[in-house]
Amino acid sequence: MATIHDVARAASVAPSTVSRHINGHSVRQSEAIERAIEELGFRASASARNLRKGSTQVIAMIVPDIQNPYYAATVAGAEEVGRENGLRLVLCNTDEDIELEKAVLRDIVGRVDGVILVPASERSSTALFEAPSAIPLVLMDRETLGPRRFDTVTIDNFRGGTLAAQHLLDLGHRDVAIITGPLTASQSSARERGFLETFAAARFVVPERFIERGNFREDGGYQAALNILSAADRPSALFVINNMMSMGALRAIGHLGIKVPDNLSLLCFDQLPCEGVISPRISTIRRPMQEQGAMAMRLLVTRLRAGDREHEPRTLTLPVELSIAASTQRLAGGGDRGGSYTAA
Amino acid sequence: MATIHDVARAASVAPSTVSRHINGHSVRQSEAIERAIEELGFRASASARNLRKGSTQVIAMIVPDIQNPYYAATVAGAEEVGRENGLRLVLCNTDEDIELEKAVLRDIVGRVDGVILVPASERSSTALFEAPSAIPLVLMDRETLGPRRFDTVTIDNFRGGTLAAQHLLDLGHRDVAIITGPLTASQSSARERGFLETFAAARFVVPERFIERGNFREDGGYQAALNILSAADRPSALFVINNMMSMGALRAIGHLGIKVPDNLSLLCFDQLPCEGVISPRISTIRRPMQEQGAMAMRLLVTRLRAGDREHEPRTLTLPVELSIAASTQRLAGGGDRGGSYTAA
DNA sequence: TTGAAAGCGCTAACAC
DNA sequence: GTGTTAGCGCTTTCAA
Repeated sequence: MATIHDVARAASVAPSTVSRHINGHSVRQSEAIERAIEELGFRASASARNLRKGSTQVIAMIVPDIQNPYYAATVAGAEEVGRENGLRLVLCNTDEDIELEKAVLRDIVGRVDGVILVPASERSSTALFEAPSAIPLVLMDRETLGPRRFDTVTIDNFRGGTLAAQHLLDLGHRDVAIITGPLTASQSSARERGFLETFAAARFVVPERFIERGNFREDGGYQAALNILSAADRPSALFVINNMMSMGALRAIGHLGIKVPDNLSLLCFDQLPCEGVISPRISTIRRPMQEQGAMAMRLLVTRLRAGDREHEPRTLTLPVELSIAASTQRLAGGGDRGGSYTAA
Repeated sequence: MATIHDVARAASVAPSTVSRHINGHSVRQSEAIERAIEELGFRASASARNLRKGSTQVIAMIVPDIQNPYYAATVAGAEEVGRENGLRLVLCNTDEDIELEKAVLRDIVGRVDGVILVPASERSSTALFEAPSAIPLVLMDRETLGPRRFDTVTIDNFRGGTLAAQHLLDLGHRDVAIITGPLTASQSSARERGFLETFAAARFVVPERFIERGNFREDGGYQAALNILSAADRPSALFVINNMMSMGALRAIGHLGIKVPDNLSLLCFDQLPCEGVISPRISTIRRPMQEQGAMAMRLLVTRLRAGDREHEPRTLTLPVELSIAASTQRLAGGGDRGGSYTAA
């Protein structure tokens, strides 16, 4: 591999001149240098440059599940903003595994200028980023326990749960079930709280047997839905807290031969991979996906540019909205107990 | 950030001893060193180590579309094999854009020890990997023009097309359409050739208006299907050459109110994101996904370990199979012209 | 086993 | 605008 010295010799200049040329400074012998670079197939060593400059122009994004289209979309958003700012994005997967996450973080720190992390758990370790000299970290989608030490882009998860509950209440549903995530996941517990508290406020308690916890993945949603829906007394509505588990729930619903929305109203969180393809269309709680990734990258860029490692952490909370489709239906003969929510 | 020198001083040894310790050599003062590392929060600089050793233990996987679950699955396979071999995987997206791909490659070379590339096009530039001193490259899923210079993991795309055509012929379909990819994509053109040639061999020619080219993405499939299916004379069967375009085609089919399989038999390539959730189930051509990524990583590991940059490139071709479901149906009243393929 | 010293390839003073 | 020089943090001879 040719080095900057080889180029310098071939072009009869000093190495530093070559360096200046590659870095965009104007130089007299630029043509000769260019020619030498071409002929020798010279590529500046990233390691050497990183070592010298102490920066890489690369950002790592670390997500718990690349196969989830939601994260794929946020990645696209982050990538675009990164590109506009001359930053390359690399992606790492943690598989919702806190140990693997730790290993990935240890490995990646020192190779990148900043990290966007979707923590695998509330207990994810962010210790590597706490030293004043550490590279900046932005949390996305989920939060960690304790005081907020990092810039965070989240959505209004609690309100998402509230909107879901309110919609089902409006339709007269009283016996509702929820498929939620592990207790250690901040985003799903906020959605769950919003949901349950809204029902509680309307004086309806969701019984334990109608609360199932899945692993955020298709199979978890399938199993959870099977548990809830194969019992003798079924709920009249089901809220599923993320997209992949919703896919599993849909599969279970198909297996059991349950008709949506006639026998069951179904409300999901996030756009589903099958959207546009299945009928009835699914009612969902939605949030900006690309935008969330884009925002995370913007926060990171700000830290990087300003070098303001000291300013206090910022938190952006993006809005959620309810998208009503055909999968949620007024409960036949049920609305009579309706409280202030129902118009009827 | 603490350096190896700081640790050395704190532990009253030489920097080289600390280095040996971190690299697993046995050292007398290991406890004191360990303590110093802990106290100082020392993390070895990846850049410095890379520069010195000339290796990073990181592999880059470069795919045209992270949002495609097929690639997500291959990534999972590659990641697992990488982990078993002490290699970390980072992922980059090229968005099917050959220019972006070029930029990504330029940027990534020098930061990683090897690359698994799904070329955005047959004309993708692999020049960076052709020098004898270059890092190893493994091509996956698609190939590039010219002689095979790199290890390649592909599937039997031609046979995939053949299987598809034969299945439709068996069912008595004669007027069939195909939604395929750009002419510059090796894998889709092989599938396309397999399909068209099988029909030609049975003396049926697929007319130009029944051959649409999409961009491999949902919107491309939607548009293509709309073009084909909104004409007055529709085909009795449609073959879509990849999963995302299949999703678009399904959406178009829904919009047009076409009933599958009664009014149209539908055959797709690859598992669909909506699988398990829609009915009728879709007949598909399938291939090992995780396994394909795993194989690519294995080839890379072999190159890396052996240092055998000189051995001739190996090509692995994984099998495809036809999975028959409810979306393809015998053509009512059509089978009479059937040749040797049909049992009826 | 250990320490001293050289150097991986690059960039950034500094003096001209 | 250019050459000289020092050094980023680590690993690896070499000699002890």
